[in-house]
Amino acid sequence: MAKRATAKEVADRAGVSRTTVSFVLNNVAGMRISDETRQAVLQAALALDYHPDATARRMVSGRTKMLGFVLNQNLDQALADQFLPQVLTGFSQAAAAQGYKVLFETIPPETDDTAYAQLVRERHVDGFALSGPRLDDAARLAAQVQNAPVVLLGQLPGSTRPFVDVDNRGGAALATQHLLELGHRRIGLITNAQPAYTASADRLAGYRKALEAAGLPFNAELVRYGNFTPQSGMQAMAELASLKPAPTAVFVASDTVALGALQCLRRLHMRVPRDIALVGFDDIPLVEFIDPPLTTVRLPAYGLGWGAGELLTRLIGGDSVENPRIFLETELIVRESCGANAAPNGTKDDADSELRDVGNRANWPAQTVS
Amino acid sequence: MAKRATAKEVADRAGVSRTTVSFVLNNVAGMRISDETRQAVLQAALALDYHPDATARRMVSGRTKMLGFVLNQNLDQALADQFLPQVLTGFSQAAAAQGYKVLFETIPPETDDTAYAQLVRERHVDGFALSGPRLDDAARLAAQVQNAPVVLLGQLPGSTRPFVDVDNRGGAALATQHLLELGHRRIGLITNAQPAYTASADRLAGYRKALEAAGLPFNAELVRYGNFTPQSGMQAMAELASLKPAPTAVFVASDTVALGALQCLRRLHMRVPRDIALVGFDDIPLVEFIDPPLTTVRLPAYGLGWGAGELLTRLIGGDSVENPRIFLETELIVRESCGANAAPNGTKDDADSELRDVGNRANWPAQTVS
DNA sequence: ACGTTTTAGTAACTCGAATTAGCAACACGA
DNA sequence: TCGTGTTGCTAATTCGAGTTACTAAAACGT
Repeated sequence: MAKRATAKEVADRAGVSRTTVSFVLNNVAGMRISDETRQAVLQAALALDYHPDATARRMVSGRTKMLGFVLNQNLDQALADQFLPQVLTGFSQAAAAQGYKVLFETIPPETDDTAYAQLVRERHVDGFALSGPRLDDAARLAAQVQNAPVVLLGQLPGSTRPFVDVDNRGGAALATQHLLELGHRRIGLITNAQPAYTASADRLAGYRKALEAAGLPFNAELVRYGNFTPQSGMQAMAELASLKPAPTAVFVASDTVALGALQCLRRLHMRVPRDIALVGFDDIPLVEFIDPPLTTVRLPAYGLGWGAGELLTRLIGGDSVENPRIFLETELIVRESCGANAAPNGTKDDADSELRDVGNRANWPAQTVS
Repeated sequence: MAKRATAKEVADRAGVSRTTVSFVLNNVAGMRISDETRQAVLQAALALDYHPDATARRMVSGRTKMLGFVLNQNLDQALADQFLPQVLTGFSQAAAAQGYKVLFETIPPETDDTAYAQLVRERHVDGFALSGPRLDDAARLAAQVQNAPVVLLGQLPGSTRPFVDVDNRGGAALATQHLLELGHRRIGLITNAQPAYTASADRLAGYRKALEAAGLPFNAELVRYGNFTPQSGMQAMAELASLKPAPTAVFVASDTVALGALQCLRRLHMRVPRDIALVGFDDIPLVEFIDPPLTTVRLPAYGLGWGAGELLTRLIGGDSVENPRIFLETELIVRESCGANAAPNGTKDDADSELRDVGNRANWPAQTVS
């Protein structure tokens, strides 16, 4: 176990003071160092494989250069999990671009304790992102971390905290509009969750907006509420399919829920898209490989993480961020469940590259909305 | 921005020295503190909302109390991503149990630089886990972080580093044996990847072992190699299906590849499991909701992370770990694609609870193999 | 009443680097 | 030859807590 070299040892070897070592290695401006001394220091540092101790730097600088990523294991855990790799990668890379590292923290379920407050109170991080904030988090944040920079991943009603979120309304409108363009006039909606969830309410609003833009009336009979699970999708689809007349298309505002809807239709021997067209939301991995490949709205998971990281570093830096509420745009991915593409024709060469594209940085920078 | 309280301020308020504050709050044994003084200190700490600065502690203790989790974006990225939430959660909770926090780091693809060496050289962490190690990582690790505790997630040929891995051989035997028990005698194999990958070679070995245990000959004609993608599964399955006679069952050693195999069979109008039975490997999320629900081998993703975290803390603590090579056992999840269960009967009430169970800690502690 | 032990606490040093203030040595102008 | 700069470097302080070494006061024994 070779001992780590300290600045003092570098100084001794180079025959100068510790101060000089610091000046040379940090290229401190305004300090006069002869070229001879400079080289001596650099060589000594190289010879000793010197790397400054991050802890000591934190100590003297007063900043940890760390961002927290707090994973809240909440109700829509399944959804959150699907995108964690991309979100976290985006966050991490935004952090790295600003010289920050990422501290990952999970909050065990059933623990309403002060776990994430500790991150700030003990100065493990300079600020953090809270993924999947719950309603009671608004109060907890206010009580426990008044002053620390916090960015929410997803909106939190009743909170004035900065956040980064998906443009759920726009995405839902996109999906609905696509079905309208394919000629459907009786379009059902199965939401991802109860309307108490902001994301759910927004997707419903997008659906209504698209209908109204097409001059169609909103019909509450065609709307059912999912609750994040395939089971809820099965149930909801069974109800919609039994309507007279049944809708010719359904927008299911969650791919996970849509899997249940598909299963229901299979059991009813209704073919997708021939008997009923389907569009999902989220573009979770692998729905492109199910039967039929699901047309869906891709959400910019990487961009979410990246945006949160970027925003957080700016808040920490003290930049006055005029409006720290960011909505990221979505993208319609047309496959086969909507009926827009011909039936399976055997060539799927691009499927793999499509998979790899998920989560690239293309959707950033984002639209900033008030 | 309320200033943080320091130990000095607590001392002043309590009318004692800083040393005393330290003794009281850390319950240092052998130190005589009167009950009166003790109470004064505790109350002052409470009143000032004092929490010791983690950086200062790191400074004096010489340990960071941090574990690194390094995500290597390598070839089987898609697979790694599927399980990242569970693995990371397991790792994080094992770390937390020992008083460690987790530093998450991604290595950007196409960067063969010294990124993760920095974690150790600058003392950001006390040790780290390397997820998805590549072949050339053996050399890089040796050169750059000789002395730091490192645990690999997955095996690395030619490395003597401690690792935690799935019992691929056992899992594959489990799957194959299940098909044998269902009466199949001509069983094909599509691997997850080229045999150069340890996991792939091990799964092949498990398949052979099960065949031999049943007294059946190994037939190379029935074996095809996938390469992580659904496309490779389509191709491989097309080849197997064209054999005369075709196998009556196929073990596809990767769910992702199995999705391609399923697609192929659909196009050939062969029904699963009636015409060909299928068993996958990995139990990635949502394969239970496809048609037909995939019978597969669940790998203990949470346990992988937990095991790595646990092992790492022991290595850091200096415990002599007799054999730091851990294999975790897998579990056969029987659904419908293997033909063991009756055709869909409409009741799937347990699907949701099954989803939540994924990644619990039940598979830990694990079997330790030489 | 004096030495010894115990009690209750504190001063001072440590970790490793950044930074401020300052100090020799030399150059230059008058 | 004496100020006044300028160059090139260093001593000393700081960050916040843990820890060792030591001390003043009280208690105790003889």
